[in-house]
Amino acid sequence: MPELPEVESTVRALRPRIRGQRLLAVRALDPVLAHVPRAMALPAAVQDVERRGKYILFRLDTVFLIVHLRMSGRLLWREEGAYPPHTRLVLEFPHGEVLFVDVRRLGTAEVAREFREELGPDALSDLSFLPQALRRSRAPIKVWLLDQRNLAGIGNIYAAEILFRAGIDPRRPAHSLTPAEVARLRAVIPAVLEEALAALGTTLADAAYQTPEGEAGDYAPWVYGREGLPCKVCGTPIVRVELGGRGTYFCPRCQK
DNA sequence: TCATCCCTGTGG
DNA sequence: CCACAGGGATGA
Repeated sequence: MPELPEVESTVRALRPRIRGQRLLAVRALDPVLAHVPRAMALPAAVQDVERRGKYILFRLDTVFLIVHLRMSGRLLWREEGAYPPHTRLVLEFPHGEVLFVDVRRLGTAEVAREFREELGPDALSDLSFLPQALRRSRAPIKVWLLDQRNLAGIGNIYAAEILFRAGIDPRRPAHSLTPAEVARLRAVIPAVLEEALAALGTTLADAAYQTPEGEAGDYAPWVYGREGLPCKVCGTPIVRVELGGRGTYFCPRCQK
């Protein structure tokens, strides 16, 4: 799921439910997460729920519980009922539970006194540094966008969507972008992410991302996952190539 | 900067 | 059965 729009949607749904509430207990249903409850002094009040890039931070009295959903993780809010398959961690509150569900078990949960990850500026923050930063990189622009040390929050889907909307070929070296292209990119990054956020993110057929309330995201990609299908703008078949080891989709006519 | 690996499920 | 999947750490 989980790029900025999905993670932010998750945080926004959870925050009003648990901010200020007492976390009573944490149960690890997956042995590899057994360290989590052991590292926490409970009960503890949740001061806030925050997003840093694609990380979710539960700010407790003295520590952070830091969750990364990776490929298949999601956080669900439950007031009653059985746990879904692949539930790994349960956070118990007086009025309900947060479930960390993760089919592929690549997601992580850590307890730490502070958040120490090398993340670049958030993709929804001020992007005025973009021209200077891009000038210094020979990486393909799509690979640059995916590197969380450059910009935090963009993943494979939205990198493709952003470059489509900016009309830029994902293979172009970052430093080769013209000032006009950089300006387009700067405008399109928040536009695409906000649009996806308004739709509660993207839910693809095979990966059941959902918000904590169980809703699917409605964002419909223009190019991601559409190899061979006609471009929604010009009808040219969407092309898939591999960049930085991951599938990369673009329209060879709209993106130069 | 790139390949490899983590893990499991699904679709071709 | 194999390829592939939205992420990221690691080691060469």
